[in-house]
This record gives sequence, structure tokens and C-alpha cells, in this order.
Amino acid sequence: MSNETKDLNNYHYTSSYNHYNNINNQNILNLPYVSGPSTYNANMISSQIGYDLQLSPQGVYESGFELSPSSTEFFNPSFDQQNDFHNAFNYNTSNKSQEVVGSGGAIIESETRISASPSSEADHHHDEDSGKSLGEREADDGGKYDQRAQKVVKTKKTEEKKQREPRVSFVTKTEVEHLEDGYRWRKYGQKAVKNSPYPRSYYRCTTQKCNVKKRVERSYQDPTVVITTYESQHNHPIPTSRRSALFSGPATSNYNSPVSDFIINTPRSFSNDDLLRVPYAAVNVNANYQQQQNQEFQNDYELLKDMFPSVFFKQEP
DNA sequence: CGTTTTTGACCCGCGC
DNA sequence: GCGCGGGTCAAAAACG
Repeated sequence: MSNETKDLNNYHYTSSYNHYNNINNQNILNLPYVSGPSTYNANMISSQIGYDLQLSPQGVYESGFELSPSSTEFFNPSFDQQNDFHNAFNYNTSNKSQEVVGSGGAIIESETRISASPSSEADHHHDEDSGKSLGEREADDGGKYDQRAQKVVKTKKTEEKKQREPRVSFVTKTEVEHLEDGYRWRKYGQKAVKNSPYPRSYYRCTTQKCNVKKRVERSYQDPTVVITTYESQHNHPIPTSRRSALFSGPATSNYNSPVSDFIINTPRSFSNDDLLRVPYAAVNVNANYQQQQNQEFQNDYELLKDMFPSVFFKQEP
């Protein structure tokens, strides 16, 4: 209970999840517009969708609906970021290209949500706790740190920490738990998920000074999908050894975006055919960002259309 | 032998 | 204040 609320407030991980559920239970056609079964989530989503309908590039949603699938498999990537509109948008693009691992063909359904809450009060401390805690611990004592002393520090830092790293979450239909995204990750934890038989794994980018983390868990609602949540942004390009020779271009300009991971790497494993099956993409843009970045959004939108014409062509006037 | 994974313990905020 | 649950640490084990 508390968890759900917390997650929703902080980022839309849970919301995403919910969206996914909606799809499963109600039908992909209704996805973005239907208020989900979950009350709280539904409210959040619907309110944002309201903006989307007005501000997002027209047709994106509709396109999706028209193309609605008869499909058996689809993606429902969703994400939200608080401070990086570009990344968010790019991510949406990449969603479509998200590969389906181990399955014969898949319909990809993309839905993007951008959380624009400017402040991160909704935030959780968790994100940076790891780094901070660790640093403090080591700083205070060698091994065991003094908890009381730390608490004082924490209180102080907690304030600063309210700033949360942008997070991106999405659902991928795959049999593989840990999707290859080009970066190197080291697993640093695993926890059982409440009400789910599937554990949640925690990964950290192994590149020095890169504090990007990601969580991976399988949906208990639909074990065929995996929910991945990225946190923060890479401050380095994809490790050379892992980068695809076929698609190295975008890496330089987008490497700092978790979203870009997929743009960069997707081509390695998905084909044009996959793209053509993309039923639709939904872009949600928070009003706050919309105002500030509307222009850029338009530009990106154009870019998107170029990259994924199959997703947009139906919408074209 | 260096790196990654496993896994129980620990920390922390939140709700009750 | 306590318990819960998410998130992280870190020692040991596993891996290549």
C-alpha cells in the first residue's frame, strides 16, 4: 500500500505498471484513455493524458489505436522523467525499437509518459542514498560507521537529496530478465517483490563515475514481460566493445540518456520488420515542460517521424 | 586472479 | 515507536 503510493508520487514506475495492466485487462485499444482499475494511478494518468491529447503531437495516440493490434505480443514501454524532456522523448522513439527477445515476432506498443513535476519533493531518497550512504560511511569510519553521527549528516543531506535522478521505466515482452542494452551492468542486489513471485534485481553501471542504475523485475501479472527502470543518465558512451558497428552514430550525441541506450543498441537486434509492426506510440507531455519545450518537442517529433515513419504515417494529415 | 553474482544484513522513510 | 517494504552494502561464492 504505502509502496504503491510512494512510487506513484515519486515517479511513474507504478503507473507504468498500471498502464500495462490496463492493456492486458481491457484491451490495448483503450490503453491511454481509460482510467485504469487502480484508482490512484488512474487519476494520475488520466490527468496527464488530458495534456497529452492537447499538446502532444496529434495523431500519435490515434495512430496507435487505428493500428491496434491483433497482436499476440506487444510492448508497453512507459517512462517518466522529471528533468529531461529530450531524453524522455527520445526514449519514446526507442521504445518502438525495443527488441523482443526470444520470441518470434512481436507487436510493439509504446507509450511514453513524462513526469514534469519540477520539484522532486515527491522524490525518494533512495536513489542517491546508495552513493551517499556509502560515501558517508567510509568517510566517517573505516568499516562500521556511526549511525547516530550519520543521521545528523543525513538529515542535512536529505534536503539536498530530494533532487532525484530522472527515471525511465518500461515494460518489455521478453523471456530474458536482463536485456542487453549495450552498457555493462553489475548486479548489486536482489529483493523479493511484494505480491510477486518474481524478484527484483538491482544493477549499477560498471563504468567509473557513472551512477546509472536500473532495476529489473518480471511482472507478476504477466510473467512474459519484464519491467525495467533506469535511473539517472550515463555520463559516458557505450563501452566500445559492446557497441554495434552497425549503429554507432547516435552514441556520441545521446550517450547521456538512458533512453538512448535503446536507440543506440536496438538496431543490433531488431529489424525493419519489427518497426513495421509497431502499432503505435503514445507520447505524454506534462504541461510544464510543454510550455518550455514545445518548440523542441516539435523538432524531435519531426525527427521521430523520420526515424519511425510507420508509427506516424497514419497520422499525417 | 580479477570480475560478477549471490544473499543475508542493514539502512531508511513512511504509515499506522 | 514499531513494523513494513524498498533499496543498498558487502562478504563469500561463483565464474571466466
